[in-house]
Amino acid sequence: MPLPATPLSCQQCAIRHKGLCAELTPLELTALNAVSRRRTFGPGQMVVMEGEPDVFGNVLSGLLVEKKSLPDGREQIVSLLFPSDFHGNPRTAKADTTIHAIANTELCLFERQSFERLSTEIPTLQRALLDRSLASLQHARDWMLLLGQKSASERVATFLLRIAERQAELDCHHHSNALSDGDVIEIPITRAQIAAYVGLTIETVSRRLTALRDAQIIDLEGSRTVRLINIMQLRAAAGTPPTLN
Amino acid sequence: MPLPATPLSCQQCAIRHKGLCAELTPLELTALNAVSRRRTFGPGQMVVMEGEPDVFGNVLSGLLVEKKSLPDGREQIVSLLFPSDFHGNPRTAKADTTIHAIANTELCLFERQSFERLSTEIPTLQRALLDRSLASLQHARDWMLLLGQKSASERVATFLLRIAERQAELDCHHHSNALSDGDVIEIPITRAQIAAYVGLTIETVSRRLTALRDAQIIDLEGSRTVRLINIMQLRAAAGTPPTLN
DNA sequence: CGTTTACTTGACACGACTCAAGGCGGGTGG
DNA sequence: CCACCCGCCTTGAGTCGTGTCAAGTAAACG
Repeated sequence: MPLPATPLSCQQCAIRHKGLCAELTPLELTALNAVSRRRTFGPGQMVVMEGEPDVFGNVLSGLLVEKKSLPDGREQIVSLLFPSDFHGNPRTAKADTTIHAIANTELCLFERQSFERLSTEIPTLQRALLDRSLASLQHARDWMLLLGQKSASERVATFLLRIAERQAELDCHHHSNALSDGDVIEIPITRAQIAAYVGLTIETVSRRLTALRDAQIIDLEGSRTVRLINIMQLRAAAGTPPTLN
Repeated sequence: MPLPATPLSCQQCAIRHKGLCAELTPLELTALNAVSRRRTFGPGQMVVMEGEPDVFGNVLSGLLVEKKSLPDGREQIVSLLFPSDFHGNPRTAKADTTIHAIANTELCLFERQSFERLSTEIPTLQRALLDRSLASLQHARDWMLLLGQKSASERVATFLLRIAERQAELDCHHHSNALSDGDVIEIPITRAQIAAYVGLTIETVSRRLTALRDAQIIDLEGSRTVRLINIMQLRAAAGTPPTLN
């Protein structure tokens, strides 16, 4: 009688210990793995479109942006999806956001019917899903505070801190995930995307970044590379709260 | 051997067929009811405060506003909680929003430990919770689009439509819940709260409302009462998407 | 009644947007 | 290898929408 073994593809999975799957037993993982498939997307490629049939799963590597649009073309980015993030809605047929790949991105997607069945059989899975959607909700609300109340400088500073924190999380091989002065971060998106994320124009984002540089709070080493010179001041410039802990 | 009967207090519950509980069997409902308590709050009273121990449950009657704040006092309302809405986070100890009662409000609150246990035993409950949090997430993202991209007029128009739709839902005794020209809606909150919800100032909200009146799109019959004269134009003024269906 | 709170309206200021030009960098083809 | 091109980004000048400040009105309350 064989011991339940973790599926090979899961053992080798980059997000084995961070994704939804981290919380499952080998047996459960085997069942889930059986209804998953991997797909890769290149930069700029669309993963799902608002109003079209939804697709859901984990991000294994790369980066996705999730956005909502107005009929006249204005767009708001509502989320950046990093490795180990879950995307899409298993409980609804139509996507309510459009998702694009920014970099080469590998996804672990689930088959809807089977996933639905498994999630009723595996309480842990359902609970993990709930935890993730509540975390997304918290992020969305933090961002509502930003979009509704913060000034341009505060938005840009908050954005930088958020990226820095996400990247510190990802690079936690040597699990000291706290930010410290001098850290260098790589901005994974264009100015236009930053603008669509923080609700400003490209030009304003650019100007606020140079203002932060002039104030000796950050350093711009190439347009995508930022050195955090004074994190305390950066937090102050951000208006503090979002993920202050 | 007695048939499992719906608890009396649930039978009489105003949101019996709309809340979380609507999806449960009488047996499950009995178990859930056993770990619930009712509490009422008067206008202006605080229900929970950001950072303090969270409390969660259903709104039975009245109205709550849920908001996030910046250290300097700026506030963003992230949600209005109508009867049958679920509030709070069963999966986390500390609240991440502050909740106030706007009107006399009755809540059906659950005891954390017991609820957690029940939700692992009753998949339906867990699933209902997931559905609700995903719906909240959708709303939050619609609102991010509003806060990040829409003009003042669009925000105010969108707000009116949202209130109208919520109220049509509530008054669906004669389940024709579609909006129609001439409908009168009651704005349940002050101008200051509208402003904090749509990310504007009181004055701008006031001005955009009178502009909508001058454009013959709405009529203001007292500051809290609005007659929708031309819903098509109101939708156009709102930039359409949020709950366009 | 008088007082308070909520709302509206006006005049003005300022922050972010718009429009436009110019620089930087990476890729392609001559 | 250099010249060119094309996105991406920065910077500037001017406009416009929304915020700010300040009255003034209307409605709610004791």
